[in-house]
Amino acid sequence: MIKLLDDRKRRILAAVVDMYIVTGEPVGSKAIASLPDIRVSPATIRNDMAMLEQLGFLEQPHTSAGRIPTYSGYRLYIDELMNARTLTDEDKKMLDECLDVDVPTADALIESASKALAELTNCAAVVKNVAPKFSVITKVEVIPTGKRMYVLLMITSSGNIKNKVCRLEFDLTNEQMEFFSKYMAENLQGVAVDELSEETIQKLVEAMGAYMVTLAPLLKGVCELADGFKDNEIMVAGEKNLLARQDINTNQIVQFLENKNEVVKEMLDDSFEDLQVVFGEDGGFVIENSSFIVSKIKKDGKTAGSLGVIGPMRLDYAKIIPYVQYLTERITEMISEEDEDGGEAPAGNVTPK
Amino acid sequence: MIKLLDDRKRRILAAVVDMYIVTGEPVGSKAIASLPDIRVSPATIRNDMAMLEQLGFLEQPHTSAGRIPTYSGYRLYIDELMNARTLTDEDKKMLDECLDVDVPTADALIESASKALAELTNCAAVVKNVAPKFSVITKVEVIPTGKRMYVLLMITSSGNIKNKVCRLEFDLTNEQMEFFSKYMAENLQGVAVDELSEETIQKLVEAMGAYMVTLAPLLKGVCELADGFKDNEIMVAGEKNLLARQDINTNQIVQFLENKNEVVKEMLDDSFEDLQVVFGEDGGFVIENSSFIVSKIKKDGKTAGSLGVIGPMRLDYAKIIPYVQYLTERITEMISEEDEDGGEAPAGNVTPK
DNA sequence: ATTAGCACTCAAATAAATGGAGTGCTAACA
DNA sequence: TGTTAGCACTCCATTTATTTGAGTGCTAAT
Repeated sequence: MIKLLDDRKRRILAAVVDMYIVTGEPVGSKAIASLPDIRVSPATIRNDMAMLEQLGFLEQPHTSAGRIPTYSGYRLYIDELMNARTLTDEDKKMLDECLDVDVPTADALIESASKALAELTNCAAVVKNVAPKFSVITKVEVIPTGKRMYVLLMITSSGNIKNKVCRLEFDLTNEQMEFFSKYMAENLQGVAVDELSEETIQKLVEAMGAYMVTLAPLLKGVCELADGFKDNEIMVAGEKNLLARQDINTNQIVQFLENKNEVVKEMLDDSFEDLQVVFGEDGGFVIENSSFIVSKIKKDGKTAGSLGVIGPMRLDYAKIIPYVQYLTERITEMISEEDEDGGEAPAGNVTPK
Repeated sequence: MIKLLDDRKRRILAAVVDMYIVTGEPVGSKAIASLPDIRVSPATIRNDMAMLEQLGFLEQPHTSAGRIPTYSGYRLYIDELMNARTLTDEDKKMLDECLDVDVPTADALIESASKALAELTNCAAVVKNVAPKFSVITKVEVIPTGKRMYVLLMITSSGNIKNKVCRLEFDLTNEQMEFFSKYMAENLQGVAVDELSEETIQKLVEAMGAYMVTLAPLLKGVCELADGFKDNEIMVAGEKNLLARQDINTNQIVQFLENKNEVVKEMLDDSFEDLQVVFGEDGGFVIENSSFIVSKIKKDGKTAGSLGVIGPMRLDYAKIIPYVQYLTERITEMISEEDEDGGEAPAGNVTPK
């Protein structure tokens, strides 16, 4: 089989991308020729570059400028050409330290990872949290806090907590509250957060009998809380690193941050194995000239969350990709370790009464 | 007493500021002369403007440009010259609608106000919330959620809730949890959030006797939660409105947002009556070329929180100041109404057991 | 005290000139 | 056939001149 690109052309393309990532300036034939592992003259390189341009891997901002990589150029570079850094023991140690082992929940763990990653790469880091896929409701409680004011509380087995203040029309009697607590314990405890649909709740409401009218607003609150858990939350750290760059449009960043949930979800729905690099081409991903490295966090073989970096196109992929990869692997390990160690959340009612 | 500025000079200064706020361009004598209430020639205006410049109220970007207001110019304008808009009934109705009456807590109320204000003014809105000054602890609870995992929950009379996940060294026995609940109820229920000092907690720890070793980590958690309530939180809405403007430095905005707690606190500590306008001069307030309108929300005659707008220097003060003023007044009213209506939070233990 | 008139200033916009990095092509070479 | 030196050419970026016009300050007249 004849290779589309011979070895020299590949080396040249790699060199162009490497240099462009560092300098941000179009790269000319002379600069390439001065590299030690390229032993041909600028003229030869020019010929090859013209070819690479024809094939769509490079482009010229204008006639008398050097070349810069196209999206396909970057793609080929990432997939085949770059030599990804092998992490040294120090690298690994440093990354391990970023994962705060003392943190109590998986969500907090990946959040700490994202902050570290943002710092480390000087980019924005994005995480989609793990919780909803693997957690069940442990507890639903209603607590009075004032006249006609009640706090509704929902806790899941993954240690996540959400609450909501409800103002009711009437004060609840002790009997009513007791009923509600019991009712919730019987019907929701152990239910997977994923499975809590509108209909489930609707059925519960209907089955409440005499209490229906009084307690319906509370159930509506429960429903909202559950919804809150179902939306897997996208969190972004280090937005300022993006805002500080002037090769990325501020408005597009702001817009992205406002719609991060939808945008990121869309990108993550794409089927890909473990790690993927998405470019901010026109279309799906709205930040022009940006690049998004995402990696999947797994649990029991299923995708549980993701961790990624958003930065400019000219990112130090050779360094950052291994970083993301390693962090993801470690988190994946830590999450399953936790399971071996702790087992499931207690299923019965373990509250002190 | 001889006025420093005669009436005409005051009118001219007001006109310059008015026009500059609208156009953002230096204002020349001709433009002023064309106004209906100025009945002198450009030459006269030039003389007056030269005088206003000497007095430090105006300045010229360069010799052959019009004048723009200095900080003192703005100050005089705001304090004496501008004619603040009187709110029409429609204005008031519109603003009233911004205050979501259905919202259960005072904090949520001012938060909704801030969002509306940001939208309305196309600036960033800042609020310092009310809670800590006037709330007492209603409830501290510990809830098991997994092996050696416990959720610590604290609720205040203002309806604010905070929680924290603790991982302990050992599982608690039912007896221990019961003790802890009782102990908390006896010692912390009804305590003002403000008064919860390190020492209070320290004393509690010491008085725990046999349980001390086991439960100390939980108490540490309680302490952290209380701290969380004590810091009055600064919330900013509409940051994007600032980021979108290119007359304000992006980095300074980001820096401000990162340190908002300290910066804003410093500004609010200043003694002022009800409403204050602070300029982003070098020194305290870090965003150059910006202006901060703050107003105090009161309760029982004491300052309870604040509401404000951060925007560029050239802000429509005549409109926005009345807005802020009105919203603050309404919130102040609503907060005290709430008290008449609801009274204090129930003091005893009202949880269904 | 006010104003018309005029010379003057200076930023911003437009145009012209220069320099240089980088290319493509051609012809010579191994 | 693949590689390379040489050269003409292109085009951006930078500098330098030129023009324009808004706005001023000053003076002398009202």
